[in-house]
Amino acid sequence: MTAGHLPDEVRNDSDEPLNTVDALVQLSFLVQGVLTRVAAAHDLSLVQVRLLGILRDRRPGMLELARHLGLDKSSMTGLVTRAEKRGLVLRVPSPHDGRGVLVSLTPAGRELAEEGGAEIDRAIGELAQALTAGERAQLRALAAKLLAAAPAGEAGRPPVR
Amino acid sequence: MTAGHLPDEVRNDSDEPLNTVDALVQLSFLVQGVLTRVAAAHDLSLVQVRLLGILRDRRPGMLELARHLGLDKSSMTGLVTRAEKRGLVLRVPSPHDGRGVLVSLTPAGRELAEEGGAEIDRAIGELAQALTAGERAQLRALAAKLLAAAPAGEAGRPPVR
DNA sequence: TGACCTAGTACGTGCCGCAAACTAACTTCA
DNA sequence: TGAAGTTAGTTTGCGGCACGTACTAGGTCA
Repeated sequence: MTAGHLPDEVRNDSDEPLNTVDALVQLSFLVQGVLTRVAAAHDLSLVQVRLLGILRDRRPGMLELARHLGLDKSSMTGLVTRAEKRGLVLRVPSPHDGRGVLVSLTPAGRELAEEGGAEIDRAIGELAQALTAGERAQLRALAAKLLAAAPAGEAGRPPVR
Repeated sequence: MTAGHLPDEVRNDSDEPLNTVDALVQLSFLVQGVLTRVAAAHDLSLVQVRLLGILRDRRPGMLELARHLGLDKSSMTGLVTRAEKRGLVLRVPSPHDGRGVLVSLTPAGRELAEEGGAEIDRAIGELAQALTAGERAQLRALAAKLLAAAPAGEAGRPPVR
């Protein structure tokens, strides 16, 4: 049942109505698709965009970063290393902890982060234009409720694999 | 602006209200997270789950499959090959086209597909339990509207990269 | 000091995704 | 019929992402 609950395509040309599960799943693919496209337009992966996004307001250590992204710390090394090679990010030794490293944006990284962030706002916002103001308010309320219900341990982190 | 619009965490302990963009983005991460966890519980990747899902009702060729998944055809080869090695999927020569290959589920693959599908229904459905029946109806309507608005060429496919 | 813990890196593995080059089979059309 | 072009799929090479294990170096605490 639930014919398309695995979104073989995020299309709208099917005439059968969505059930709730399909609605959530397909919507998530739609949004992720937009995000991925925006990232790709700047030659970034989605993870990298998220990395930059975090670094806009913070200057965390590797481990903290890994926690935020839901990654293993060993995965962080590679992620940061690649970003560093591209000149987006800098590793600076922690002043308080000889082992520690703080990751911070380079000017180029910051620029990309701002730009990317704005473009995501634009792209998703454009999508949201399909809704009336009232509907958008509904959507916010529903999302808030769902997010609040997410059992943190169960689904509290972004996808990892 | 939009402090957490790149969801460094899909959490709910922030007290600031969501804007619409955040709502969509964070919701998408939440759902993808659930999907990914379910997949991982069966030692599958999300793509593999989607593959199995498609094959439940179809027996497509490689290219058609690639189109459904939004992948390059060369990516399909690897995906199907891995699935085949795990005994989930079978390549059968197309009766109508000497070049063609039809991909179909093995019994084991079908079982996994049914199981996974059911578990996704369960997991996402459980999430949706946070909403009242009326809210779920709202959600379906909103999702349908958003999906219908997706310009097919713009965001019409699942994430690729 | 020694025993432990913590932050980060290195290494090997595997999946995913792309692009370019290739083979084999089908189609078209003169 | 046969040459030209198209289509289905594989192969190869590359890079990003994610993991687990093992390791180093720096802290902590008794």
